[in-house]
Amino acid sequence: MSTEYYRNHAHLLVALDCIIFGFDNEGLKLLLIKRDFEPEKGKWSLMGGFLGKGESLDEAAGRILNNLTGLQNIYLEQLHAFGEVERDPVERTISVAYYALIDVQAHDKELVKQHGASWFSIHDVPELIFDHQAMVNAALKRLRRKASHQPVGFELLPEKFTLPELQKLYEGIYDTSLDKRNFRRRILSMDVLVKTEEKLKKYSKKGAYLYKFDQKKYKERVSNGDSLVFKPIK
Amino acid sequence: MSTEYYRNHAHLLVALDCIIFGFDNEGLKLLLIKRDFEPEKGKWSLMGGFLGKGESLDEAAGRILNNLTGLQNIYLEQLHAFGEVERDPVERTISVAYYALIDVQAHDKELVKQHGASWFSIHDVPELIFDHQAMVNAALKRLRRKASHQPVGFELLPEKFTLPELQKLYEGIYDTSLDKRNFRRRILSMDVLVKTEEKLKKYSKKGAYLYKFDQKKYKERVSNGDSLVFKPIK
DNA sequence: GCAAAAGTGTTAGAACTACACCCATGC
DNA sequence: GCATGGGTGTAGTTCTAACACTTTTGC
Repeated sequence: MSTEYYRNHAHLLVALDCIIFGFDNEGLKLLLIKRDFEPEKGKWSLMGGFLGKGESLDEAAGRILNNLTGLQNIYLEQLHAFGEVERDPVERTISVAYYALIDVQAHDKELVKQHGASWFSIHDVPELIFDHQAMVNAALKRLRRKASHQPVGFELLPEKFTLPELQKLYEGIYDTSLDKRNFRRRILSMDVLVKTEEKLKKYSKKGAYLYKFDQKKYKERVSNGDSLVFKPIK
Repeated sequence: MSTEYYRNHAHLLVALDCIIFGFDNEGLKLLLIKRDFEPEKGKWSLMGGFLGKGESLDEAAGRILNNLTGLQNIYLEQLHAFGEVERDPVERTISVAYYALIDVQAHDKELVKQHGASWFSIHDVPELIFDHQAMVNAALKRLRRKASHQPVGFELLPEKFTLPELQKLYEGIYDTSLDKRNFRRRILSMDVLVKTEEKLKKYSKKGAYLYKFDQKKYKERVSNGDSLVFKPIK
């Protein structure tokens, strides 16, 4: 009886697509692959695949990303479910999009390259298949909004980072430049970053202190209803 | 060839669930129905149903809400796709949740009642089926966040409303009380509300001016990157 | 010793909070 | 004429934005 009710409805494919933003000291990038099956074989595409029977949406997104790029243990956040009837020309498919932000350097660039994936500047994205451009636009919008409320969404940050790096990242996300002193004051006044004793000398002789995100403090702050607003400023 | 690739993947049910928040001058409410099929028949549930072949997710959500409550032309916003493997005990189903905020009075209360739907205070929600409580929690969180950036998300507002009504709504959403003068100043300083000449005398003898949302100005504001932050204040 | 990036304070203007009284109307 | 909710202003404080020089180090 109950089962019948369920059976009378359409069963369809559920896809997952991953939008991976990367940052390095040159700006915001987007990871794409050449699609290796029809239709649109050979065109640039987000990392996508289909949901399997025994996995949740979150799990499937992680698996697909790993299969296609070798990337592992990436924090993926759900963006939106895309469900226009004609979005996939082969067969009715709904796609749940996920996005992430990663440090380009901190992940094995070779591995990613071996999988046929490439980084593109966010200002220079090639034509994408299906509705993938709309997905990227939505993800960028979301990333910006998220960055204005937390230090970029701590789940999206590497474990340790310097303030100049973080500033470059913000400048990439908002496509603007920021005042160093004001940036520091504001980001530190959120009081969720912890200074370590280590310095990173990658970008300068002097070196910049590495900071960690204080997850415990952050969660306290949020459960107290604090807002942690960070508006992009000139 | 391509079609085969598609066929080798699981096809499954896609459900939609609608979280309808209502406001009147007593606070925030939630609309629920008694589920009329197994499993969990007779328990309280969100308005849910399955995606049909020829309709987009957005369309299906609207149709389902209309079928179950008689409500029409409600602006539904997508919340999140819920996809845990065991979330529906009968069969693997993913559910895309939508939410809306409506004026309880402005919609036909009788019609809704005839459909077996009831309003519950947000402080007094009965036990819900499946993962519906998690959906409600997520929707409330989202509504609060949204309200802090726009006058509640203009799509969710009725066409005309008074400032005292809007204030009551905010107080319901944030479950707090606000200073009348500060509230007015802040909401008006966003400069997206337009005063009309009409007064609403429903709640007082003097009557309060009705305002409209200025969609054009709002879009300009957003595309200029303005942030329109509204922090809840004591 | 110099080039290159990291780090640090101050001040003027804007925004925020707290707070109390008059207004218009229907009865 | 009075009860009820609608509407208005100000002052003290906090936050924001604009701005320039010193420090450290590798070469």
